[in-house]
Amino acid sequence: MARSNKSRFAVLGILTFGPMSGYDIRKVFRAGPGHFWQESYGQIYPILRALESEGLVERRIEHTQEGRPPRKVYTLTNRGGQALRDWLPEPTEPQPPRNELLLKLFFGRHGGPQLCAVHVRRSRDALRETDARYADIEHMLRTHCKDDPDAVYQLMTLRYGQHVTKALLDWCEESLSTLSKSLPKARVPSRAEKAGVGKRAAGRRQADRRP
Amino acid sequence: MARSNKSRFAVLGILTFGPMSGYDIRKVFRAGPGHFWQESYGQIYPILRALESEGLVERRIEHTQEGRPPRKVYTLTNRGGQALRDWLPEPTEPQPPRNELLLKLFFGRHGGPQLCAVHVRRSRDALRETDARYADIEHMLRTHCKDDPDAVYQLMTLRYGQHVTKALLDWCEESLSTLSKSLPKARVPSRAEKAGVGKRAAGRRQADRRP
DNA sequence: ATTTCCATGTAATGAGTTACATGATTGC
DNA sequence: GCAATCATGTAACTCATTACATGGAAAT
Repeated sequence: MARSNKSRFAVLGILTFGPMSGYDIRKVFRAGPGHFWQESYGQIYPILRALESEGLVERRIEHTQEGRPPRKVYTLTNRGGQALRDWLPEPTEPQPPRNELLLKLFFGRHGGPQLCAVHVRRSRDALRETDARYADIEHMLRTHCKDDPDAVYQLMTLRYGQHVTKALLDWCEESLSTLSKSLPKARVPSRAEKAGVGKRAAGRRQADRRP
Repeated sequence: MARSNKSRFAVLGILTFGPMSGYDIRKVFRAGPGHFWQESYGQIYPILRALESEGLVERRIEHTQEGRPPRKVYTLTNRGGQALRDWLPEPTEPQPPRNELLLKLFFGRHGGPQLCAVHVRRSRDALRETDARYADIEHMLRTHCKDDPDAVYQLMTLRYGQHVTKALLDWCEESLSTLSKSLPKARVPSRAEKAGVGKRAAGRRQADRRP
């Protein structure tokens, strides 16, 4: 069976901020909950149709300029708001985690510590940027949006990201330190490189199975 | 276009631990990188076929007992090992994040602080269990698997999880504190409840759009 | 008695992204 | 002149889970 469709509620939720077009919704996703949730056009437009046919949103057509598609502005209906409030108390189901960085580090022996360090450093750089963006958003939420009753909640989701980011920056340092200590040894044998034989594979040893 | 298939390499990587059946591979996924990567049978079996047809793994059939399916044990070939090593240096592409908890908190005003607190507490409980499991794994890695050359790398991925878990536990406490402060006020108006009118939707106020 | 484990695999279903099509306007 | 923005939408495609089918043995 399918895991219940959360995208519907994400769209519904965005519409609590006010009437919007599908195009706008996508922009709000990027600007707001972008670090923990996003939707593409391929999702948004069909979902809006479905929501309208169920009476959860209402569509109004705005004829803007000739020669280009008319804006279709969607408004949350009372039933739509109720659907959102009905969904909110539902327990969250954890999404299956997939972390490519960790996957690569898990098999890191076959690339060696230096390569792992490259990945970790890249990750660290990205985290620093994220951290900076978070700081901007925090500033905005604490100053410009002080009156907004949503701000408290949005700040909470931001704090989540900030906590995680700080923790991961610590982890990066720790890992880089670990990796630098195991630098020369513990490298998986790669005779091919040394001999400069190009494509020939190096001898592969077989570890025994874990319990 | 498709984002390159990481599952293939996940399977390839597991096979560096030794020859295994598809069934085994799934078990190893659960026991090992389970907190950041998993694969289902529906992925594993077709992938093994594909890998075999590409010469990256070799299949050997073990006739165990009559009346039940024969074990098919897969072994990494040299080319398979090479494919893995070719993939390892590739930069990781970040997966689009999806966090249902944060999505609900983001729209938390419509459920109120008490409801948000319920979600956070649930999350905290789950994190504590995770933390405990991590401690077990850490103990195992530091004692029983000391000789294993993979242990260093696996420990790194574990530390990642531990850092995140600790950070999120902190965040939970912080958030619960915030929520308890905004307990009585800041509740979105819900006249329907008070009047006991059941399904009639409460008046919904329209916040203005965020930039 | 009933569940879990072993062990394979397929079919149905769904979630979600990306690329394309269209075409005027605004900014660099 | 070139790219981005506005604004809609669809079709093709990938990724992945889940349920089903089979059926004996061992564990609780």
